Amino acid sequence: MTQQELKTAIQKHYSYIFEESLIDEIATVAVTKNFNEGDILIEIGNTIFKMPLLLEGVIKILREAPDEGELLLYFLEKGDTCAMTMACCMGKTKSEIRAVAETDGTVLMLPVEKMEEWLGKYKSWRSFVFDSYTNRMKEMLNAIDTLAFMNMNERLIKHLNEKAKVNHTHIMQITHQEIADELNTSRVVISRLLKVLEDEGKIKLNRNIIELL
DNA sequence: ACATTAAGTGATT
DNA sequence: AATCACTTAATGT
Repeated sequence: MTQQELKTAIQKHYSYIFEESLIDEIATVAVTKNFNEGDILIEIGNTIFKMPLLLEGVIKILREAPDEGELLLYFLEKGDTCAMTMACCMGKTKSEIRAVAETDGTVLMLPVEKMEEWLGKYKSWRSFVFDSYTNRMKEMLNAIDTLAFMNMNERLIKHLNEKAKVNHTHIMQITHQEIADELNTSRVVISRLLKVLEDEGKIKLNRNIIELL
């Protein structure tokens, strides 16, 4: 990608947030990185040296228990960044979460020194970082509410809807086991709940496929 | 045709 | 809602 193309790509998602001069700076220091569905982008315990800005695609953020249990916290979409990463970069701590690519996509990697420098230099950058924290906090509360107040059937329906939304399709290629992992339950439970939803006419099931109606 | 993987089911806790 | 212990169905080689 040429620098001009890079700049255009950044403008596509960030021109309403960042001033021109900041976009220029980003374009000069950013390294683009493509990823494929299923790629593990950040593993728990990793130390992060670059801050990512999502240009295309969807990334899911998961919390993992010591005994191999997983739980999906939220999705990141284009224009988002990972608050956890920002905290890691600046605080020099290790990642508490795992980031896995939900779809193919592209991220920009920014050097930590720059993101600190821009905090003092650009108002738009400060608001962006601040807003990102606020949004992630909201998503986190949402995840807690879901976990605390909803039963598995409701959680499943919510999860399917969110998945359809971020993937921009109502026909999803996924196994019951994968859903079970993301909701930290067992496959049998998911299979049974899905079966009921199908009988109710809310979804259509095929091997590896779930269609929302 | 056979092996592998995904999904369905009854019984039990 | 989880687990066990299967069975059945779909798919790959």
